[in-house]
Amino acid sequence: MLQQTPVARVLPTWRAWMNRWPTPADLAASPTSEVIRAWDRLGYPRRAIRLHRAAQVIVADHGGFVPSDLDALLSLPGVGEYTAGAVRAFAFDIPALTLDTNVRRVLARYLQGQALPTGQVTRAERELTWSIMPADGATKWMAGLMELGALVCTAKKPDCNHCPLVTNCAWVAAGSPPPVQPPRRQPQYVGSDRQARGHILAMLRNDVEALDLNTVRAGSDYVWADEAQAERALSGLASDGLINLRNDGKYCLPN
DNA sequence: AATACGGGGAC
DNA sequence: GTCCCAGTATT
Repeated sequence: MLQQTPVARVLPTWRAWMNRWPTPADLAASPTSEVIRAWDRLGYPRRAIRLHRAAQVIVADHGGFVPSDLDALLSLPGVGEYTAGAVRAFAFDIPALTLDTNVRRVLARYLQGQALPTGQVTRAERELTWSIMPADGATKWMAGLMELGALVCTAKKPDCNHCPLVTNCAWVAAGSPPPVQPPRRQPQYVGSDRQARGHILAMLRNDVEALDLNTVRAGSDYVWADEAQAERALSGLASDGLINLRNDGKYCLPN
């Protein structure tokens, strides 16, 4: 849930989710439709599908317990380098890298004097982080860096006056320069395929039992005036496993 | 290495 | 409007 989604926004959904499905086996046994509905508007609903499938793999291959083995974690749907490291560090107290956007930003500023990290995690970043990770309390150290980035050393308005690292921060010493390389412009959401997918899923989560291309295009919203876009959204959702094509030609939430 | 993938809140 | 968010999988 936390992948590309702020903690404050995840928390209420996460609490309800864990109350309803306390264990991987509970989630694995739930119909996909209920999983998608419970995900609600958290965003990136394919994460819900992957989490559901990961729970089923955990039940089938790991006795219903989340594995601590790195390769086992990485083989789970939706679990990549960051999530695998976070589970190992925070659930199992195993020294591991959790190079999320927060940790990367803190280290980019404190060590490199750069306002923001660029591109993907590099080998140099991994090796540097390993080299400065303390032997004792490694996982608390990673959690501390993450928390510092999330609450103090934020992307937009860092609260350097309350930062425990301010006296040795290379970025502050350099006068807090702006990003060298401005981030790539993110595409407009309004009118996008993403919005079309979101609206289709919202209909199916709520009152619409099943729908087809005509149903989508009959909507009053301009997003669906584009037939090709509506088709892309439907086929994309289907290939992601978020909707199923029924025998009557209409789409519905999977089982 | 680029791109697709949500949606809400802050400014 | 634009940017950002405890990233991942695919091309």
